[in-house]
Order: sequence, then structure tokens, then C-alpha cells
Amino acid sequence: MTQVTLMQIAEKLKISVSTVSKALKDYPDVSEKTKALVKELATTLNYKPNAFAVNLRTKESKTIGLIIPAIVHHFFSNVIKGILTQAEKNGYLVIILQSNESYELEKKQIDLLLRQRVDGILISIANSTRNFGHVSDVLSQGKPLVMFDKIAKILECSKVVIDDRKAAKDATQHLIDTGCKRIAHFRGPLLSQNSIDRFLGYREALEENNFIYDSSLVYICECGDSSFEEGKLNAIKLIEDHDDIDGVFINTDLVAIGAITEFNKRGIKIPDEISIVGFSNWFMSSVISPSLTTINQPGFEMGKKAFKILFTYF
Amino acid sequence: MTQVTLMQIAEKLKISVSTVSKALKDYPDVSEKTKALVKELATTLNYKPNAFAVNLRTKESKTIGLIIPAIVHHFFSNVIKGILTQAEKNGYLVIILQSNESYELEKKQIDLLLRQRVDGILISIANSTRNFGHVSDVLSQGKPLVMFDKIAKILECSKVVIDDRKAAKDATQHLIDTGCKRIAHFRGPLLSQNSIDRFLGYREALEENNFIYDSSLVYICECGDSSFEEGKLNAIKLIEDHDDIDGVFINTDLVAIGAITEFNKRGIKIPDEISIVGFSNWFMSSVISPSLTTINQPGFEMGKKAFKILFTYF
DNA sequence: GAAAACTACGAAAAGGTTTTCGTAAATTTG
DNA sequence: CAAATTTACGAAAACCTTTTCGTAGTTTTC
Repeated sequence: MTQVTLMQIAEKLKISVSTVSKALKDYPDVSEKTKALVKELATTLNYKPNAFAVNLRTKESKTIGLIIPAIVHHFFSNVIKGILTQAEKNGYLVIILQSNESYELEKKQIDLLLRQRVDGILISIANSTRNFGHVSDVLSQGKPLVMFDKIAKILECSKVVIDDRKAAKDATQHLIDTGCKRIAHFRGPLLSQNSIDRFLGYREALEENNFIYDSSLVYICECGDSSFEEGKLNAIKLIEDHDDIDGVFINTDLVAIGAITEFNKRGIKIPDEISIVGFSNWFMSSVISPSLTTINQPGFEMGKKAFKILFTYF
Repeated sequence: MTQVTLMQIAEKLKISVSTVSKALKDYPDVSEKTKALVKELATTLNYKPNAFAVNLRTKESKTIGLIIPAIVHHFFSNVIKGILTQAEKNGYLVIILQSNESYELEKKQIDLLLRQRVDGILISIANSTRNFGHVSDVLSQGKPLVMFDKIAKILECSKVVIDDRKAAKDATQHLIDTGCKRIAHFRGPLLSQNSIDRFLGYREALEENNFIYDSSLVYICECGDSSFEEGKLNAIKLIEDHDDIDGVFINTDLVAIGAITEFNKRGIKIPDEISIVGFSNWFMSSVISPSLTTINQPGFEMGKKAFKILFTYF
């Protein structure tokens, strides 16, 4: 029941603990004969080094922390997959925490990870986070930190993002190119950097094409668990408020799908009457009918990249 | 830069390390005055107990391991969410590993978790896993283990599952009740217990309704990353092989959606010409058109339950 | 006023590993 | 053959915390 230790191996072989340790790690000052003996016994006894002791001694745990607003989310789960894949390759374990878009939780979770003495932290911040003291604490402790997707521009650390602004501009341009004359935007939370950038891209495209920017065409949604519902609600509001809209650029696919569902229900033809472009390349966007034009957001690659960058600090 | 230790606090206050430790943990044999002093200084210095040392001393890490075949998966990501939610409530951290449906990886990952000395393990086994020595190792080490969803019936440990057989039977019965006369089944991997049970439920429903079971109506798919494609392929095969099918019970929603897409493409009307029932209550199933009838698989609740059971061993 | 009880603290061991440094014994060198 | 080097091992400290046990000093009890 109780785990085998170096000392137990040492006693059986009548040698010292240090020699056993060194034998297992192929130190040059241990004879081949002794190494063989030690390794054999270690295997028979099913010896596994006690990570607690190793960590204490070496001051590192080969473990990183990951804080993410949501798990049940196509983009984020792809990010996780990318991170896990890359961590595995480099012999790191990943402790995952879900902040649920809550600032309080996020703060607490960073503290937990610091207590845990993880070797580094990957984070995508919550929409509700307005100040970043808890995040900069990590940096001031000299602990490696990489932010991805939902970042705080103000913090000086490595970040992995796509060019939201340009992507949004392209998306809007696409609507213009296909003939839309009056384009609405369903944007995300006011504080989210991604939403801001996408909104700016939207406006920029309008301006470059000499469209008049009309703030009444911009609808806000929180993009939380009820994104789908928000899409439906905003769709209803939009058609109640305006009757001349022929294109919508929507912040996230889930909201877009909600909107499409609502338009379908009301017999509004897509893309004949209204064209829609979403954001995030969710697999399902190609399946729903009519299929949704969408901007690619490569979660898997971003996850891999984030870990790789973090790893350069180790 | 370097982390604050109990000793540093002790030195500053000219008291012993033991007293500091006890003060922070509200031992009764420390005066209120001393406690106040210690706690105040600990806060000012931003003291965080070194988890490595605590773990070593207490022989537990307040960390559990989770091995799961896939992350980018509606059901599994809900399970993860359930587990994380419950773990958070009880002050546990979760190390997540993705086995990618690979036996080899799964084996290696269990070893990693045992070395890490996690307090317990939650696992949903890979489709390719045929023998369970690595899993029973966990049990024989006296480490708590709970299996969920994809289980090995042979192992004696707690398990969290739904009644696949009954659910599949109900699903098939639903097809029969709505008038289907010849019902096909797209099943999952031959070795997966879920697939087996669902298949058995399908057959049972047929038999109870005096339908003749026809093995040529059963198509196998691996339900891996390419589930969607498998759904399309099987749909093609099905309509090439048979022209009298009016119902299909499909092992997973993603496969079902692939099949629906293919049927749509070929102008086969659902449910007029073929009725389809899927499995897993994926959110999207209500969005695709025509919407998919589906069996509920409550991931979030199962995740919570799995952790709760594991927790009873602590 | 002596014995008993209580208060508040400290010493020290234990947990298992890693790594530096020291040192016998064996081997090589001149 | 003495000196120098190499080989192979062990002792011990360090990592930081928790917890048991011991003990001064103070207070209570008859």
C-alpha cells in the first residue's frame, strides 16, 4: 500500500540513498553494475519518485496553470486541446480552472495557482475583469505568464491573439462587397478587448467605404452562456427597430446562430434579405442551414503557440 | 522575488517557526496577541504556504487527475465543467489529460498521475483500451478511482453512467411509435461499452416489437475526430445498400448531424422519408434543420456526481 | 503555601529527494 | 614505488512545513 522510497531500495541493496538516486538518474559516478542492480529493483518494486519531495527539492513542479473563462465553448476547448498537446510533448501537466467570466473567481484562482507553485500560468481573462492587479502579481513574482485571446493590453507580457480588428474589417468588407448597403453589428461586452477591436474593425470598414456609421445599428450582447438566446433577442430588436438592414456582422458564432434561427423562424431569407457573417469558425457553422459565413479563429494553434511561448521561459 | 517562508516570518517576529505555523492555522495554544502579529505580517509579506512542503508533510495534494478521451466534445466538456465546479467547491485542483482515445497514452498518463501523487483519479477510458491493468494499478495502490461514461464493467470501483441500454431502447421505440417499419443503427466502436449497450437496447426494442433484427442494417463508426464525416459516409452506404429504410438510430449526435447533412444534400426528406434519433443532447441538435430528436446525456451532472463520489473517499 | 492545572511557546523529527563535497580504494603515471 | 589521478560511493545539508512532545512560567485549587 505504502509507496516505495529511495531509502527502501537503498536498504535492500545495502547501499546509500544518494547512490540509488544517482543510479536512477544515470549519474556518471555510479558503476554500471550498481546502476543495473538499482534499476532492476526499482522496476520490480514499481518505484515512482515522490513528486512532492522532488518538487520541494528542485523548486519546480513541471506543472502549469490554465485559467479560462469557459470550457464548454468550441474555441476555448480547442485552445485547451492545443495547450495539452504541447504540454504533453514537453512533459508538463496542466491544472485547468474555469473562471466562468467572473473577476472574483479569477483572482482567487490565480492565488491558488501561485500557492501551488506552478511553473507558469496561461490565462484568458474574464469579461468582467476591469483591473489587473491579480494578474500583474504573477509577473511581479517573477512567474512566467502568457495571455491569450482575451488579453489586457496594459500588461507587459507575451500574448497570443489574432488580429481581431483586421478580421472584423475583412468580415464587414465582405458584406459590403456582396452588396450590403446598411450593415448592423452585434458586438460583445463593452470591456472585452476582442469586442472592442472587432467593433473598431467594423467601423473602420464602414468609413473606408464612405458608409455612415450609425450607433443605433450596434447591439451589445454579453456572450455568456446564453449567447444563443442573445442572438435571438437582438435579432428581434433589430427587425423591430429597423426595416432596411441587409447585413449583420456578429461578434460570435453562437450569437449568430441564435440570430439565424430567429430570422428563419420569421421567414426572413438569408442571405437574400439579410447577409450574416459570424466570428470563430465553429465547426457547426458549416452545418446549419443556411450555412454561416465566418471568420477563422484557430484555437488549437493558439493554444500550442501559447504553451510554446510560456515554455521559452523555463 | 524569492517566496516568503515561515522562517522569515519567525525571524522578523523573533519567535519560532512552529508558533508561526500554528498561529496561521489558529491552533489553540497560541495567544491571540501572537496570532494577530503573525497574521498581519503574513499578509504584508504576502506569504503563501509552499504547497510542495505542505504536500510532502501531509501526504496529500488536494489535487485530482482527470483523464478523458477528448476535450473538444460537447458531452465531455460539460463533464469537465461539472467536475471543475464541484472540485472548486471542495478546494481541489484538477489536472486534466486528454488520452485522445489512445490506450498507450492513457497508460502513460495514469503513470504520470500516480507519480504526481494526486489524491484520486477520474477517468473515462479510451475506445482502444482492451485491457485494464493500468487502471487496476490505481486501485491496487489504494488510490481512489471513479470511472464515468466510458467504463470497464470488469473493474470493481465506483462508476457514473447513464442507462445506455434503456435510453437506446427508448430511442428506438420512439422511432417505432412514430411509424417506422425498418430501422437502421449507426453504432459506435465494437469495444466501447456504451456502443454495446446502445446496440443491445436497439435490438431489444426491435425484438419486443416483433421486428426482425437484421445485422446488415447496423453500421459501425469509430466516433473519433471525424464523426461528422463518418455520419456522411454511413449515410451514403445506407442508401446505397437499402431502399426501404425509414428510420435510423444513431450512436452520437455528431454522426447524426453528418448523416442529416448528407440526406439533406441528396434531397431525402427528414423526417418524411427517414426519421432520425441521435444520442447526447448536444445543444446544436436543436439548431440544425431539421432539428434532431436526441437522447439526453447530462454531462454536467455526471461530472459533478463523479467528483462527489470520488470525494467520499477523501 | 504546596500541589495541580493551565498557558504559551519552542525544539525537533519527519516527510523523500537532490546535489555538493569529502574520501577511501583502486588505478595510472613517471 | 611513490605520487597523482581516477573510480565509486556515502554523509549530510537543504527544500519548507506540520505536529508531537516537552517545559518554563503563570494561575488556580484546597
